[in-house]
Amino acid sequence: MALPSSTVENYLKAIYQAQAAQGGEHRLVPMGRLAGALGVVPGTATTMVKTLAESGLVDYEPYAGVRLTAAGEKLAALVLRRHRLMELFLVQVVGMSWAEVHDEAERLEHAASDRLIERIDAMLGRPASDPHGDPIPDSTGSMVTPEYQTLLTCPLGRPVVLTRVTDQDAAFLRFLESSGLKPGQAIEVEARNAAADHVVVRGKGQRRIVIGMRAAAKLQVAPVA
Amino acid sequence: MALPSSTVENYLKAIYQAQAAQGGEHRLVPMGRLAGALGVVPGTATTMVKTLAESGLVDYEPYAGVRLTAAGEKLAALVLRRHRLMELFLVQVVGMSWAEVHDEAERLEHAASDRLIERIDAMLGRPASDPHGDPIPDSTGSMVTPEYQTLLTCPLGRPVVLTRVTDQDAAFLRFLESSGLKPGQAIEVEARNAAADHVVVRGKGQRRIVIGMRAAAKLQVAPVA
DNA sequence: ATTGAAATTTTGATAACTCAAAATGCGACT
DNA sequence: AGTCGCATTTTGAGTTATCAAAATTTCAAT
Repeated sequence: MALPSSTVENYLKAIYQAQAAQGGEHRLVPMGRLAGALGVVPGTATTMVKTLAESGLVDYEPYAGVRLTAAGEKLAALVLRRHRLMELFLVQVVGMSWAEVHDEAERLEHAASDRLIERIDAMLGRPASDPHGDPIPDSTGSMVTPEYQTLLTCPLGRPVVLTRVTDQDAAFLRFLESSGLKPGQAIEVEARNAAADHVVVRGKGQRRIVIGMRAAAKLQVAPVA
Repeated sequence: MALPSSTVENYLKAIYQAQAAQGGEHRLVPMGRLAGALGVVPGTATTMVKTLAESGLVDYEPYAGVRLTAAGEKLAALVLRRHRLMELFLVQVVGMSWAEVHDEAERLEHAASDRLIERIDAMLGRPASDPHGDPIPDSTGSMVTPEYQTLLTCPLGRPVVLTRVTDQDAAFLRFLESSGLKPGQAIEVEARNAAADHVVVRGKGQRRIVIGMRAAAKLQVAPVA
């Protein structure tokens, strides 16, 4: 089989992430959602998915949706690996900002050879997660995805560590950075107010920050050991 | 004007390099040569060059050949800049070998943003040349190309410095590396023998190396100050 | 059961890039 | 000048990926 075009890689990645976002590994991703994630019209997604199905990378059920096969999932995980290692590399070695590496990695992930990715992985000490806290698959495509609580579900008034941010929007990331809310930061949820739709957080040794619940749901935390 | 596709970038780069190889800045590059450099059939090159001409990036004279306009030359120089900075970065920062960075950079040069290239340029201290000694254009696309002598033309028995290698072939580069012949190396041409088609070189503090004249022509040197 | 709205698929075009092979032009050599 | 050979261009077709808009299917609500 020929190497997948970057379009194919992007479809697989989008399906992978949509499946993950839907929770169920086995649930079908509807075409509309996929098309939206990729910024194409639904008809385009349908056409493309049919050819992916012919290549054995996805299972496609007309009018129902699409799901990765084992082969597709492995390929998708390797794309994710390239993306996440590249992001971490750009932050740690090149010194780019957290907020700007996503788009850069989005393009570089299709151009980097396995050899380069391996060098980067070694150089960074086989890291387990990228700057957003997203887990990095190993070179076989397997990945452990720890289940974390969010600022909405974690216990109040207890010290926790910010571990993962599930949104790549540059403006959001810049806000978090300026608020001192980056993965690794020790924080504590002081209060939640459903009526006000807000959550009050305080980073260790930092000032108090109030964020909306929508945003709070995107910040994952782990209890301190 | 929309940003050029990587195909367009590759055509411009190939024309630039063919023009440089032909010496004359103003001489036309024949289609056959261009097609060969790009690995496409001549008809494809003709078609593509005509669209480049419509974009004002090249001057095209049917049956005669093609030449970059000022606009095309600037774009080509910026592609070369990305390529060469990327190569140097891969060698100096990522620790890849001299011989393997060319192909890698060939792909990354189309994916790297101006921002990333600027970071890399700053990080490397605004270098003047890449690992092969090829000059790196500045961000406006201008570049100084010093004229060097080659192992075929430099004085015998005088200390010189290897400054540039005008061949990217990986096997050739690996040979040079294993012989200690990398840019920066102080060397001396001990003898030339036209009948034997060979040149005898000795790197400072290294053993004697005998290479063919074809290869010797690809090694450029500068007198030591 | 029927129907209506929404999602999905199909159809017909388009753009960018490519090849194979036929047609053409150009220059060198008698 | 004529013609031969080679480089170049043209022609016709294919691939990949896309969109717009028409046709179809599904599902939920009557």
